[in-house]
Amino acid sequence: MSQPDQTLRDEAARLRAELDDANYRYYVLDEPTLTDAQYDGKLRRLQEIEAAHPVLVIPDSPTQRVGARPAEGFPEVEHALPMLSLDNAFNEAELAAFTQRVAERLERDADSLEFCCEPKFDGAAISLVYEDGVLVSGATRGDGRTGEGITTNLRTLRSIPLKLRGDNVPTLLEVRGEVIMSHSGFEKLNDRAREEDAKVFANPRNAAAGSLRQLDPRVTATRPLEFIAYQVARLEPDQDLATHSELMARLEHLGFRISPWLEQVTGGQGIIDYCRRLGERRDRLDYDIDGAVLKIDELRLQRELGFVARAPRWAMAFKFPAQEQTTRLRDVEFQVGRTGAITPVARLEPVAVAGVTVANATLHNADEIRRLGVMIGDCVAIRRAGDVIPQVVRVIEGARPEDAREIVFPERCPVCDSQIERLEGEAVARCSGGLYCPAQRKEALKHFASRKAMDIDGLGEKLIDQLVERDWVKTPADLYRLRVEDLAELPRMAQKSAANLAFALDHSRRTTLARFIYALGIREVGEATANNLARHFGNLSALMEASVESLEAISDIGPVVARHIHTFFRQAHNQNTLEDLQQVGITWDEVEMQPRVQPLAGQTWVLTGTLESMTRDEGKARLQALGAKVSGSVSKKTACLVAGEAAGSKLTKAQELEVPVIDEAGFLEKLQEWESANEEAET
DNA sequence: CCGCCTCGAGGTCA
DNA sequence: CTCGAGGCGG
Repeated sequence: MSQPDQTLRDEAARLRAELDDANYRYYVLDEPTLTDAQYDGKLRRLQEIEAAHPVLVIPDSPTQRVGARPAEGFPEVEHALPMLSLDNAFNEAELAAFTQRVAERLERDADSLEFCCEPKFDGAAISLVYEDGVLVSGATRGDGRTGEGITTNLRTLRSIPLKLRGDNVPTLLEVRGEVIMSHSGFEKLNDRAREEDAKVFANPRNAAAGSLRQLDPRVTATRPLEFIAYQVARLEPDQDLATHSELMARLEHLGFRISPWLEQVTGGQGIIDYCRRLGERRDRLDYDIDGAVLKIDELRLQRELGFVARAPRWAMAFKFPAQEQTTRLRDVEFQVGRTGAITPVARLEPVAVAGVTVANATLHNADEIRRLGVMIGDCVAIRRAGDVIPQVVRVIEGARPEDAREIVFPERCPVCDSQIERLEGEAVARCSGGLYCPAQRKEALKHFASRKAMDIDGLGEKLIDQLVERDWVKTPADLYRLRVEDLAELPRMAQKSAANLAFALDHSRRTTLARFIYALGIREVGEATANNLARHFGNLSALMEASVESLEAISDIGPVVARHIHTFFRQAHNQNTLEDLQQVGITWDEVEMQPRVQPLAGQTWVLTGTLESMTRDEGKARLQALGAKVSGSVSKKTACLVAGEAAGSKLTKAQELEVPVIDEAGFLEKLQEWESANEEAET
């Protein structure tokens, strides 16, 4: 193949610059400079050159926005810094409380604090990483810690720069923001879908999120997606920027689109005014927003405030009041859960609320029905609470039809006809049928098979329904006694599916004690408690024989949970099932379950000063893993004070109270010693 | 709770 | 082509 001459190289470079610039002006500044035809012409010319001379193709070329090959799946991507959620404020009082809290913590006047305010777009949160100015990775939020790598899909968004603009680009930049679809883009997309008789999307948010999960980036490329940057997670070098607003301005220069209506305001009233103004223009916007985000503008103050659990203390999300719709209550059904809990579910005339069709809503319990004073046939107000769960808010006065019927809370289980019991002081009523009740049995089996329990692949709800209805399966142990020939008789189950299920069952036999305990579905014993129990007892028989007192002695297990566990193992039918399960070959490694060494159990430690080798939080976590409590202040009960560099009053106080003090070197030495003892125990 | 995507498999029809 | 399961995200 011939080498491209210099003129051609220059032309390719020029075309790339022009196309990048046109993208930026169109998608970021909203000031188109080229017509579509001009843009396409230049793009095609660049494609020709690159096709003829593949050496000229570079990853950040505008022609590379559409990755050719569909992916096989999305890789896991760990976020260098977790993507946190924000605390929510639902009214102005809660906003005021936020300002107050922040002001007090900073020991500042609330009226003088500067905030940076922006709309909260309703889309899908993502994170982008640029190294030496080039986009190298893009991922979804996921659980905040790890997300899905969707880089090739994100490359197709023309508002995401493939390389940063300008000179002086940072060596490392991680940008967070929202991928959204405008109302107009959404309408156009659905019009197109209707013409082609394809599926139409329910709302812009789902269309955006769905588009990102396409395996074929060429499909994503046809979707009108936009990216709006709202946060800098990492920036190196940090360029001496003092405020969040300055960071946003910097992002804009680097080629990102930032939130329109980004404003700096002062004081609590400034925030409230901003939220009001945004609320007023909300309906006229071409984008779905569900509130505003308020951030302390000064980065120094953000650092001072730090984080609490899963959210920064320096930011708050203001949520607009949830949209309400009215519809008719057709009927109420009573569902039976895994523990027998009876839940009344409202069957509603389907109604569109905030972009989705709602046909069901939980009424929680009898008290809630009484509180609402609702009857079947009533017109009711529905809203989607806390983002998602549909809720019956109230009955619409004066709209009750003649034939409205009272909602009668049943006295007998609608599934198995056992007595329904409601304990003194409890809101929930329960079917007393236990595992005699097919509904409870189904739920228990579903739980047993679920991913975090025995992880039986392919054993879903419908299949369990059939197995229970035919009485083929009464206890989890029966699952392992099913015969492939019988399974193959079931509808939608032929040889292949039956064999797959048999394989999955077989595969699930080897598990861990923690999973097994969790799978049993003991009330109030979730994943975390099951883990605790497994670690503490190391084997099943010790757990089965444990007294209530010895259970209560375990951290995080209180009297109620201890009693549930104890009762579970005293019941004859549970004992039989456990025996059966072991008989059908459920096994786990005993060795793995050695109890952890907790040399610091019962001790309270305090950290002060700056540690060189780790953050304060990390030190705290490591101490806690060894059983210590970590507190913020020194008292005579303090077991030991770790004094880092520039320790202050805590050190003085410890000396006064004659509390033992160690320095960082001593601390590290001790940590190593204790932690290595644990590693030995665990392997 | 709801919507979306993907996959494997079953069923139907030519 | 349709269904069930599984996974993700808000």
